[in-house]
Amino acid sequence: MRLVRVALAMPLMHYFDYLIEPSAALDIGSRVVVPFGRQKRIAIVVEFPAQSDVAPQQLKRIISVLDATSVFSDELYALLKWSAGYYQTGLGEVLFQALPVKLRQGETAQSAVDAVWKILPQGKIALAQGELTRAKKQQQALQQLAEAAENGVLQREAEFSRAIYKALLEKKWIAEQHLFAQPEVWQTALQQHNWLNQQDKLRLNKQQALAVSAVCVSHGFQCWLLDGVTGSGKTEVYLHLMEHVLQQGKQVLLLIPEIGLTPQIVRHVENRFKLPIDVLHSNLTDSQRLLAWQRAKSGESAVVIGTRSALFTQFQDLGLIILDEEHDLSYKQQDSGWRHHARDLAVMRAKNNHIPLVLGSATPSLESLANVASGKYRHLVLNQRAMNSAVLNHKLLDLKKQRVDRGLSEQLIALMQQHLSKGNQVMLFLNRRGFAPILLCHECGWIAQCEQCDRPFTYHKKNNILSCHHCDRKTKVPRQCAVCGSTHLVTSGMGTEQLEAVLAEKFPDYGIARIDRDSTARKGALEASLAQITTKQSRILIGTQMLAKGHHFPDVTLVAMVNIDGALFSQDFRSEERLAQLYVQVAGRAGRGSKSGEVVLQTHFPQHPLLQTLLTQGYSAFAQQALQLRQTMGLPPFSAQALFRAKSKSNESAVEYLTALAAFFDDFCRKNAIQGLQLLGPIEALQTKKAGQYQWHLLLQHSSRAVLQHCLAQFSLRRHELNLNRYTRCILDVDPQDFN
DNA sequence: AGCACGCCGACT
DNA sequence: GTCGGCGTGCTC
Repeated sequence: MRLVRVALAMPLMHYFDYLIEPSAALDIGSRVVVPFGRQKRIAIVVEFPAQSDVAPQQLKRIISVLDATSVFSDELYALLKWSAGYYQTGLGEVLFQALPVKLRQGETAQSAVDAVWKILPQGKIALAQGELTRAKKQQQALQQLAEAAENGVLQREAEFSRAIYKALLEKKWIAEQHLFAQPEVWQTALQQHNWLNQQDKLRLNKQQALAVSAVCVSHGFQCWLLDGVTGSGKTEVYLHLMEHVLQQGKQVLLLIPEIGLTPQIVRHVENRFKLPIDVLHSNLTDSQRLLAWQRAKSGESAVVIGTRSALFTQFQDLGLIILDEEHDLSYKQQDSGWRHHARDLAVMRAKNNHIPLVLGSATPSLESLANVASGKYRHLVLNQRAMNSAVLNHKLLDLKKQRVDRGLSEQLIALMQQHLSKGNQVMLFLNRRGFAPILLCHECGWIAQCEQCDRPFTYHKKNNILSCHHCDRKTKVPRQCAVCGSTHLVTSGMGTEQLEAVLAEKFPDYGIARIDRDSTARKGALEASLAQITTKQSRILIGTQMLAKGHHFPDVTLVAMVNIDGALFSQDFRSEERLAQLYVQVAGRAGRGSKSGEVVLQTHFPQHPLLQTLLTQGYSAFAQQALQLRQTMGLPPFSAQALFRAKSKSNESAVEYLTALAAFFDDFCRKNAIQGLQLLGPIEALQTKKAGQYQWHLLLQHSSRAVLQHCLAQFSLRRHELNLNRYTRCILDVDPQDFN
């Protein structure tokens, strides 16, 4: 008997050992079915150990082997294994998350085009002995299969119904045999020249051409930051690069933040290349996903377009990875145990494959800009707007110095009037759903709060409910104050729902469209709103960040951010960066056509230095200044962080847990003479209480990523020695992107 | 993560 | 008297 070590889909840094007969064909990365407790589970082989720590009599035997060879390419397996170490996650969780759901459930990895039937020896015997006299059809089918076997023919037309074969299958006289498709080779189409839509191709300007040739000329791995302002033609650069790579018969992976919000780029690719393109969007069925996975792996797809998880697609011959909107937060997995960053993993994957990676953005993350400065990435700048768009004016409206009616300054109202009367559209951004973020008692100041989160409820007027935006709990609106019994309850603050009402009152002659999570919850509602905007039935558009992505509305000439103060003074050190990115994106919505546009920001703090730099000198100047600030503060990207997020029903146990962790790191550094590891906390999370659990954080920071990694790895090895309390759930977030 | 075992409240 | 709530502990 041979030992097999397997990983299971569990948040455990632990493997399990099983036995198998030595003759069985399987490899590291093969899926197997194992008995686990009293259940049957799918596991992935990670090792063939010489011996086991588990007593021999406790070892169970593997039930069956699903794959004779690994379901992962060597290159992908190496990436995932490295990633499990980097993010301190169990390998099982990582491997399973990187597989399509159907494969996690045990489906065949190869694409079976057809199932054919094959007669078994027992079947032949049964036939010879003349059984089945009472089942004519079954006998005929069996006879036919026997003849086919004799003639060495694999497949015979299935003339009989499935039920007939099923009956024979149940008697164990026949077996199902899968026929595997020979992959269609798209590369043959390259000779015919019509694979490329030449009419669609745009002429590149000098900068674009330079960018394309720089990438095409380079060899092996290189990470490029394509830093292009809105409208500078990043997409055309992508398409030219893809053409170059496809021409060589190699595949391309294009990652985008969210397909639903940016369907244009998919259309562009599909229009340009008459080659097999697979788009992995969120409403594919599991079977469709598996099919796409198989097609990419066998080399049948020329291009794969998808979101974060598409990074784990396998290829026959991958030649290029493009990751669009590289600054976008959605590339970081935030909710599962394996909190990976697709951008960072894409860098590793490109490196392992010796291919170029292009990161594109109009507002690159400070991390990527720092990598450019250090020479790790190479910079490609596109700062000419390819479209003849007019100049953009910006204004800061100081809320302190003027009359403000429910969040809207007189100046803003006047500006809106101006733009609307010229027949244009106006767009307002407010990052708060609902009618009002607070409902309070006018007599005593009591605030209606969610007991689960200790956060004020948001009042939704339309449904007349209170909703907690942290845990999604909903309750009825109270008639009375819970403390003094007064019925005089009032709202405070402003959400998009109220903004819509206020504007309807002030501008009764113009249609209003609101786009946020509430207004687009109904299926098709988003499309309907977008249609109203395009046909100009709606002239005033209100939305949260959702509205900022993708969509191009040529008649929008005024864009306003209704309140940016929250972002200027946030606990999160990345909030200014995010505000700047949102500002640029939002500004890109104004005046994209021939009309000149205007962007206004309402704030109580117009003097804020980063804000000033952003508005007067643009995003790159802002980024340089913000980077300097990060450097003096020792914050990322000038240090590496790891965040322990502890959750518990009581504050005490969470604090105790994190204190023990802090003590471990303290002790570990002292004993090993490691200097400069900063331990911040335990501190309460920004969202102290969520869904009835108290949340506390312990932040680790070190100027060297390698040192921090070393500390974390040692911690994982010795975690079990620490006797941590069981009342606390704690997850580790390496390179945290938010502190909620 | 699942799943079972186990110990306390509201029901035929 | 049971059904079922979720706390705790284990799975090679």
